[in-house]
This record gives sequence, C-alpha cells and structure tokens, in this order.
Amino acid sequence: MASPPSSKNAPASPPAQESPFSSFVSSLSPINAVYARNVMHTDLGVPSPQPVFTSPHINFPRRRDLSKRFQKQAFSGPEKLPLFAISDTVFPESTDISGPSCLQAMAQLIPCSQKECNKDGPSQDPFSSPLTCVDEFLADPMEVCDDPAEMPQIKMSDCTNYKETKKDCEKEDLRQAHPLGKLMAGCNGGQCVILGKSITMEEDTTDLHPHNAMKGIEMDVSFNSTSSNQAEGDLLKERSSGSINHTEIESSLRQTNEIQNLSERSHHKRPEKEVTANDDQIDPDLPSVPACSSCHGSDFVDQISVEHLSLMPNDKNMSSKDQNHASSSICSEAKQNVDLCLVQTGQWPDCGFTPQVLAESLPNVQENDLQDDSGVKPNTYTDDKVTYDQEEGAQHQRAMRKRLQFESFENHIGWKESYSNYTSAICNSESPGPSMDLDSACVESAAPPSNEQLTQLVDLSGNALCKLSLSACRKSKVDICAQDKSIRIEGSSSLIAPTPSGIGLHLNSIGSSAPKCLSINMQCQEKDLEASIDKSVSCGHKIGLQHSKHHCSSTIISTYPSVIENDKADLQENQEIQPSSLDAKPLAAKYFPSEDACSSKELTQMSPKKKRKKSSENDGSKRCHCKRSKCLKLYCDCFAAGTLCSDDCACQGCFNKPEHQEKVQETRQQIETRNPLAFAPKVVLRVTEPQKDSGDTKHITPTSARHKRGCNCKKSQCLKKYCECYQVGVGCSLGCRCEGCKNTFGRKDGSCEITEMEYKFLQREMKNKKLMEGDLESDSSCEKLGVKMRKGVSTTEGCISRLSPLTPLFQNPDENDVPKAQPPVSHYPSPESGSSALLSYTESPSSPKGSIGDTFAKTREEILSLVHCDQDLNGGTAAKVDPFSPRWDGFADICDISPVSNPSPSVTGSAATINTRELRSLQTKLFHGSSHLSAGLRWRSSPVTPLHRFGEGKFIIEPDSGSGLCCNVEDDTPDVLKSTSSPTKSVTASSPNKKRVSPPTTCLHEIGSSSSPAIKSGRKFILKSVPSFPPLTPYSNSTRKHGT
DNA sequence: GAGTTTGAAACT
DNA sequence: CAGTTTCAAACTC
Ligand SMILES: [Zn+2]
Ligand SMILES: [Zn+2]
Ligand SMILES: [Zn+2]
Ligand SMILES: [Zn+2]
Ligand SMILES: [Zn+2]
Ligand SMILES: [Zn+2]
Repeated sequence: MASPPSSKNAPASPPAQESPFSSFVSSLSPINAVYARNVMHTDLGVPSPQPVFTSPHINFPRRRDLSKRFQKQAFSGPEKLPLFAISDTVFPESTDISGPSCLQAMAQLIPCSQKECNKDGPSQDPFSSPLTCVDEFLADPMEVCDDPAEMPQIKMSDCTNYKETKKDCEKEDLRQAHPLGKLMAGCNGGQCVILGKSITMEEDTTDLHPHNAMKGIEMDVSFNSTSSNQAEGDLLKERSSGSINHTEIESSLRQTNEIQNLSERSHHKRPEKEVTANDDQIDPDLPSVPACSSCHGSDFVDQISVEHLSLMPNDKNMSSKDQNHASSSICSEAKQNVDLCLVQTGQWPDCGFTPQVLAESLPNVQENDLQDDSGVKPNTYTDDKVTYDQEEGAQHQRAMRKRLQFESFENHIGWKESYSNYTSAICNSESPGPSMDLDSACVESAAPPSNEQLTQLVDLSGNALCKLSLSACRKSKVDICAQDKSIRIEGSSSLIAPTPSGIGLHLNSIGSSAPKCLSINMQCQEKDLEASIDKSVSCGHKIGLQHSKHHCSSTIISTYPSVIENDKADLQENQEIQPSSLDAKPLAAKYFPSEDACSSKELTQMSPKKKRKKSSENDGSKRCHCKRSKCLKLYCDCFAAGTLCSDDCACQGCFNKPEHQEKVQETRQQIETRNPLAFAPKVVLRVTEPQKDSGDTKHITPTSARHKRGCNCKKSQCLKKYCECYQVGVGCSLGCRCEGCKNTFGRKDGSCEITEMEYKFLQREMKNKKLMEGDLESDSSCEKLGVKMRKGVSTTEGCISRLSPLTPLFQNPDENDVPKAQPPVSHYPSPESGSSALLSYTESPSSPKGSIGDTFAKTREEILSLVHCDQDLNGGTAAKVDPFSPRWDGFADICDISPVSNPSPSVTGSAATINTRELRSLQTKLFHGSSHLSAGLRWRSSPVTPLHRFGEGKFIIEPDSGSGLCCNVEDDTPDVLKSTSSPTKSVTASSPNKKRVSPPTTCLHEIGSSSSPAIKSGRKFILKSVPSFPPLTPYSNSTRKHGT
C-alpha cells in the first residue's frame, strides 16, 4: 500500500514485476501483473500472490483480462483510474462463480494496478490473499468464468478499445461524469476497477482468451469461459500450478481464431494483446494497448497488471505516457473515467485500489451505447477494450486508441450502435436466439458459432449469459472505428472458441453456483461517444459498457448466483437476452450527459476552488489530513480505502506508509476482524439479472449501486457529502437509516432514483405523452407512487428497495434495453444466493406487506422498469418503444407513481429536471471524489483475509442476489454478506424482501424469463425494479433492517 | 484558512 | 447493542 506518494508520482514503472507476485501475476493474467508492477503490490502487504493464483483459481485468466482491462482503464488516468475492476481474479476453479471471481480478479488487478503494486511489488500479492478469499466466494463464479473463454476477448481487446474510446472520451469528463465514473476511472486512487472482462466484447478477449483458457480467471472467463471450457479444467490445473497459459491460452485462442494474436501475446504477452487487438484492427495508432497487448499467459498478467498499475490512478505519478503504454492507455486517457468498473470482490490489496463498487447483481447486461458510437460495445467484450482513457491519457489514448474489433464475429461491430443494439446486442444481438445461444453455447460449449453466439457465449461463460449483441457490436465497431475511440473487439472471436465448451460446463456447474450475473457497464464519456454495453449473462452476469460522450466509465457488475441450482435455471432463463431492448441508446448519455459539464468544460468554467477540488479529486488521491489517528483507523480515508498515505497527504504522525506496512497490515487485520467489511468497497453495485426474455428484452437489469452499509444521516437529508451514500453517488437504500432522506441519487424509499431517471426520461418522453408529466410533476405523485408501490408491493420497503436500487449510474444504460428483466432479481430464489434478497426484492414485492400482493408489486416493478426502459428509450431515443408499448400503459401508471417517486419535493419537480444532470454530475463527482480516494485498493473478497483486502474498491459488485457477490466479496465475512445477501438473510434483512423472497424463484423465472410477456414484450423494466440491497455490512442486516 | 457541522468510527 | 466519545471530512464563512 504504501505506494502512495512514490508510486503515484513515479510513474512508474513497474519495476515491481519482479516480485514473485508479479511473476505470479504475469502468469496469471497480464493485468494483474501490470498492476503489480506498477502498483506497489507490497503495499498491501498482501501475501504473496501466488497463493491466490496458484490456487485454484482458474480465474486467473480472468484476472488477466480483467487486469488488463483494468489496467487499461486504470491507465487512463494516471491518477485516477476510472476503472473498476472486478476481480475475478482468483477464483478457485469452482469458479463457477465467474462473476464474483471475475470481480475479484478485477479488483485485485485494480488494486495492484494501483500504487501498491508498483510499490511493493511485491510480495504480497494482494491477490494472493484475496484469491483465497475470492476463491471461496468466487468459487462458483469461477466456474462460470472459466468457461468463458469469453474473458479473453473482452479483456484484451476491450482494453484497447476502451482506451481508444477513452481517448475519445474526455478524460476528465469521464471522471467527472459519474461518481461511478470516478470510481471506475480511477477512482482516484486507482480504485477503479475494471470490468473489462466482461466487457469482453472485444478482442481483448484474445488476450484474454489465453487466459481464459486459463480459467477464466476473470469474469470474462466466465463468460468466455464457456468457450474455453475444455481448457478450463486444464487451465485451472495449470493455473493453479502456475502454468497457464500459453498452452491453454493458445488452445483457446486457436479455438477462437484469435490464436494468432494470442500466440503472439502469449509469447510476447503484452504485445500480443495489443497485437491481438491491434491485429485485427487495432489501431495501429494506438500503440498503447500495451496492457492489452501484453498478455502472455503469465506474462500477460504481469504486464497487464503492470500496465494497469501504471495506468492506474495512482499512477498519477505514472506518466500518462506510461500508462498509455500499459494499458493501452485507454484507460489512461480516460483517466478520469474509469472505463470499466470491475467489481470485484476481492481486494487488491497491494494496489490499493479497491474497487469501489460492487456490483450486486447484474444478470443482465446492458449495453449502452455510446453516444457516439464509440462503440464499443459490442458486447461485453468491449468492455475490456473499452478502455477509457483517462483524460491524461487522452493524448496517448488517442494514439493508442484502439479499436475493438470483434474479429470473430464481425469483429467489427460498432459498439455504438450498440446503443440501440448494444445491449440488446449483446443480449439481443443474439437476441433472437441469443439467449438461447448463449446458454447453449455456454453450457454446451457450443459455440463458437456465430460471432454473436460467441459473444453470447462469452457472456455466458460468465455464467450468466452475457449476451452481447453482436449486431450491436458490429454496429458499434463501426462507430467506434470511426471514432478513434473505437474499440475493437477482437476478442469475441477468440472468446468464442473457448467459451463454448468450457463455458457450458462451467456454467452448468457454475450455473448452479454460478453467479447470476455479471454486468459491466462501462461508460465512456467521450465527448462524443457514448457507449454502453451491457451484457447480461444468463447467469446474471451482466456487463455493460457505457460510454457517455464525455464520460467514460464502466462499471461492471457481476453477480453470482447465490444458488447454484436455481441459478442455472435462472441463468438459462436469464441468459437469454433480448435483443429488442437494446435500442437503448444512450441512456447514459442522456442521463449523464450533464457530466460533460463536469468534464473539462466544467472544469474550465468552474471556480478556482471547485477546480481545485476537482483536480484534487481527480488526482484521485484524496489525501487525508489526519491528526490523531495516525492514519491507522478508518477515520483515515487513505487507510479506509486500503491505500497508503501518499506524500500528498497532510496527515500527522502517519503510520500508513510503506515503512510501516507491518503495522498497517496488522491494524487492518484487527479491524477486519472486527468488521470484515471494513475494507470492502463502499459501494455495492447491484446488477440485475437479465431476465431473459426472450427475446429481446433484455434482461438486463439495471444496475444499482448502494452503499455497503447505508448511511445514518440525521440532518443532512442525504443531500450533502456528509452522507456516505450521497458521497459515493449512490442512492440510499433500505439499509440506510437516514432521516428525511432526499438523496438525489435515490431515496431510501426508492422513489428517487427512479425518479430521477424516470424524470428525465419521463419528462422528455412524458412530455410528449403528457401523461406522465402530470403525475411526475406532482410530488404527490411520487409519493403516490411510493405509496402505491408500497401498497402494491406489500411493503414499502419492497417498493423502495426496488426503486432505490436503481442506481442512477449504471442505469444509464439504458436500460432501456434493459431488460426487463430484471426484476432483478427475483430470480434468484435460491435462498442461498444472497442475491435472493435482491431477487426477492425485485421480484416480489408483494409479500412484504403482503398487502397488495406481489402481483401488484410486480406490476409496479414492471412499471418501473418500464419506466426506465422508457427512459432509456427515450433517452436512447426513443426508443424503443417497446417498452412502452405494452407496458407503456403501465408506464403511465408508473409515471404516476414513479415519477413521483421522487417523493421528496426536491426530487419531484425541479429535481426531476435538474436531477438527471445534476445527479449524474454529482455522481460522477462523487465518485470521483470517492473513487479517487483511495483509489487504490481493491477490496478483497475474502473477508477473511484481512490483509488482502486492503484494497478496497469503492465499489463492489454484488450479485443481485447479493448472495453471490456479497459472499464473494466479503468472503471474509461471508456470513455477513451471505447473510445480507443471502436470500434468507437478505430477505430477512430487508424484511420485505425476505418475505417476498420466498416466492421468488418461481417469480424470478417467471419474471425473468417469461416474466411477463409484458416484460418480454419489450419492456425493460429492470432498473427500477432493482431492489436496493441490503446493506453489505455484516451488521448491516440487522441494523439496517432495523433502521429501515 | 478558520471555524462549524456532520456522521462515521471507535470506544465504553 | 446502545450510548458516548473521538475523529476527520464536509461545509460554511
Ligand atoms: Zn490519514
Ligand atoms: Zn493519507
Ligand atoms: Zn497518513
Ligand atoms: Zn444519508
Ligand atoms: Zn443512505
Ligand atoms: Zn438517505
């Protein structure tokens, strides 16, 4: 951890690699390595990485991918890493979990990337510890991941792509854009994690592939994994053994076609990635890609990690240049933004980054398009690629810009288009048959088949079915290409190959365990581009990339199905993605557009003070001013973030420095003992699962983010940064005990979030329709909604939860596309899965109060979801009306309700209008702020090992159910998480939910899949429905519940 | 930049 | 667990 100053400043090189860790990483995934190198591994003091890797973790590959991705992202902004990482990293083979594992990996990567890696180098690999933890959590996921050959694709290419995209995107903007963005971006500290894996879309995958083969280390893997199934087993073994790669990779690659690239990569790890990416199409320009490029098996990892690291925020120090190299900078340029967010469960100890966000569940993938088109999108893969460059990197990025291509498929798919297509694409892309494909593919391994399929597969690999819309991708590619940003998605092809076989298996296995979803959302803000991709895995993993013009941020959310068994079924259902929804569009853009403001423009305009703040924030590092805590208590933001204090800190008597690592670790452990989640990312993302639908719709669920513990605001009304929820840019959830909550990102009651989104949406659209407006405008309406919801739901909570969950951020995406699905959650009935809770929420609301009944609730949810969809649509453009159509009516109703949802006065009218932008900006800002904080750490999933955890991400992705994720995330405190997440607990916790939960499974399925025709029909409900999570925090359950 | 406010973390 | 104290950030001026 210590990395701080030195590391930061020093750009870094990554000398660190040398450490075993680095080597280890390298072996595992390039990404990791990168981080490590760049970052100081040591910081964390994490134990050696090997353990992690070695162990089971097949995931490594993922990590690599992820790492790469992350790196890229990270790079983007030296300082900040926009990315979120999901660390899949290490998951044991079980990996089914792909999701989690992925996340973890990412997380790890990220962290590594961060300072720590560089610094320490060493030794510890943050991963290691995490891995273990992760493994536990991830285990399930892992499997999934494995398959996934998917991973690779995404990762490698994605990264590159992202970078490019990022480049396009404004660095700053991105960051600013959303809090999440920040997180992603860089979380200043490097916190960002990436998602990349999931993202897959691209070519990176190639990079990944190999890795994938490895085991899916990453989420991607999971996705990809499917493809790589075969390899997986071997890989896993190998991985565990240490060897990974090449062979496996190669095989995988070959499968995919990507072989060439891979081979290159494998040999030349870094180069390879790039190559791959480049190869296809990559941009010659972008040299960058480095990170991506690197990818040799182990080497890859290292390189990647290194690169990322360098890129990483921390890296502030790192020259952007370096970063660029590393990750292709994509990230770097984006600096600001995190392109990807990975959710990881794991921490990245060393790096210090921690993913800030956790994705809770994401079954669905959403894609957002880029405004521009940057495209990327193609699918999930893109994510990886999508690297956003951070601002700094911009230049580089540009240079670097790489395009993602989806070789296999159409290699070139325009993400952007994706807008419309995107999400759908992914999901839909196949849409028609996609889901099916994915599933089958994944499961069976089928295939490689079409590009689309591949993509899907990839997703699937995740377990979830991630569906990417190839078509979308395709489109996106085009777009992207056009733009510099373009990202290539090469990987896909590669992914494809592997995935099928492996994935399927994994999935299955995983399936049971598997994560329901992973979702990654990337948003790039590029001025022009916006792309979002969502992928949802049937399992529930979703990945979404979103590029907002200015902003680039990506978040990945992954979820693991808590319950395996159920999951599978769910997954299948979920997996399917509906194409239709894709349309989407640029919700994000719409929603977040404001961000732009944040971006450079804003900066310029901003008052000096503000600028300072931003700049400082941007830097990522927060810098503490501790006077009495010695920076060894959670009072210290640096310490709390799992990062070491930097020279920039104004602390007194600081012990949170490299020279005192022992003490730092010791203290951390103590604290973790007390509270396993202490170092977990503050934000948990929930991903909704995809619902699957058939068709089209996408199941994507919107992602929602919530604070792991919730706030306890009494006087701030959650409208100031005093509020932790607000500070992080997330809405309050049921877990919050705030009084008079008016959180612009989402009220505790849930009305808000939706509202905001909806508002805009509604306003825009509604205006047209008028219907909505009336309702919306009136505050009462919101309340009404709330009320209704409550009534309907059974419980207010239910309502709330549903509503609240939405996190603005992600949603963006548009959910429009979204999928309806999602109701999120419901799916996971399985009690096990923490997600269940979520599911429960989503699903049935009814129960709680019982009052109205689930049905009612459902409808409402649907409505909400619809709304979102609509919004999205609107935003998107129109979208796709689908949503409306059938449900539109509902929508109206919803409007009444939801719009309203903004109960709070503020929310309502003015809020509404204002909101979206403001909110977004806030979010972005917040995130940035927060993100940058520590930036660095990743959170480790394994709760257990405190050590590792250091790195926290700010975000954690929770599986929808939370179960998975939570567990994963918190491995250490699985109980807690589980409890929280776990259905039962969650349910219980969220009282309503629990109650509701019971039914869920069926519901889920129903919902998800068939859910309702209505849903399928196009609706995409999703977002809203996303239930709020139960608080991650262990205690939270009880307490929070209480609070709530 | 100093002082106040705020809510989390730590402590009892 | 609840209540209190400590702490540092956020906010205000
Ligand atoms: Zn401090
Ligand atoms: Zn500090
Ligand atoms: Zn300090
Ligand atoms: Zn609050
Ligand atoms: Zn709150
Ligand atoms: Zn609140």
